[in-house]
Amino acid sequence: MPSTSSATREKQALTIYTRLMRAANTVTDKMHRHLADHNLSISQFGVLEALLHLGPLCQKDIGSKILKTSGNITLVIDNLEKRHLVERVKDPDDRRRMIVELTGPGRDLIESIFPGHSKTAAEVFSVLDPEERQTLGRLLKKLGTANLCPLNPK
Amino acid sequence: MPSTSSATREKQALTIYTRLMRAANTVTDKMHRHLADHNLSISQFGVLEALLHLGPLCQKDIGSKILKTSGNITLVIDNLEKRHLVERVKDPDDRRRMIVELTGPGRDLIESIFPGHSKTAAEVFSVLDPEERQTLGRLLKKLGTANLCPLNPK
DNA sequence: ATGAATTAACTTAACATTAAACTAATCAAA
DNA sequence: TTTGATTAGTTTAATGTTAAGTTAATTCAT
Repeated sequence: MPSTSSATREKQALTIYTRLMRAANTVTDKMHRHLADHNLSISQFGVLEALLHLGPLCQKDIGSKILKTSGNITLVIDNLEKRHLVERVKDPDDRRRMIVELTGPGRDLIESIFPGHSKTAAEVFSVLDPEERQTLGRLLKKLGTANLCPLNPK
Repeated sequence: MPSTSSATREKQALTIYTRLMRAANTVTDKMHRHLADHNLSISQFGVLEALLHLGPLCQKDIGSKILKTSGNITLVIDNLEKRHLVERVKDPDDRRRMIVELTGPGRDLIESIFPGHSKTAAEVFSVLDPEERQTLGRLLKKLGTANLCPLNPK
C-alpha cells in the first residue's frame, strides 16, 4: 500500500502552493516598498539591474531575464527611456534588435539603489537560519527549474 | 569573526529571492494554464474557491483571503457576477457589507474545476520527495508569516 | 539565389492591479 | 445624543500585463 494517498498528497500540495504564493507576496511587498521610494516598478528595477550587472542587452534577453513578454518589455523600456534612465541603440549586426543600455543618470540611480535592495533582501531572509536559507534556495531551484516552460513558446 | 560577511549574506539573499520569484512564476503559470481552459483568472478562481470552502463571505474577507486590494475585489466580483457565477446580497446586520455567495452554476463550475486544480498542484510539487515537500512548506510558512504586513494598512 | 520559416520588436485591445479619493454605514466617546 | 473616527465598498486614474497579430530583418532549406 502507498504511504500517502493521492488525496493526501494533493492536499499537501495545495497547502505548499498557498504558502509559496503568500511568501512570494509578502517578500515582493517588502522589496517593492523600498523601490517605490524611487518611483520604480519591480519590472523597471529588474531591467536596470540586469543592465548594470550584465551590460547592454537586447530586449529579448531582457525579457528572458525578468520573465516578461515582449510587449511588456517594450512598454517598460519606453517608460525608462522617457525618464532618460536607459537608451535604445540599433544593433548594427542585426537590425531587428534594439540594444538597451544605461545612461549616466540611469547608472547613477541603479548604483545608488542596489545596496539598499540587497540589504532589504538580507533582512527578509534573516528570519531563516543559514542552513534553512541554504535548503530553501536549493528546493526553490529544484521546483522552479523542474516546472519551467518557455515564456514565449515558439 | 563572523562565519559569513554581510556582503555574502546579501548575495545569498538575492539568489534566494530570485529563485523564489522564479519558482512562484513557473508554478503560477502551470496552475493558470489549467484555469484558462475555463476562462477564469487566478483571482476569479481564488474567489470561487474561497466561497466553496468557507461559504458566503463579505468582500473584505475575500480580499484578505486572496491578498488583493478592495478596489480589485470589487472588479473581480463584478466580473464573476456578470457571468452569474456569484451574487451579491446586502448584509442585513451591517448594511455597509455585501455578502458574496456562489450561484448554482458557480458552485457547479468550481466543483468541476477544483479536482483538476488539486491534481495539477500535486504534479507541480511531485518533483520534490515527501521530506523535501514537508521542509519547503515549513520554510515558506516561516518566511511568509515573519515578513507579513497588513495588506491595507490603516 | 529564392522562397519559407523564424525572429525581434512593436501595436492593440482587453483586463488586472494599485493607490487614492469618495460615499455610506457603523461605532464609540464624551 | 451627537460628532468624530472607523469601516466596507465603490470609483477613478494611472500603470502593468498578457495574448494576439503586425512589420521588418534574418536564417535556412532547397
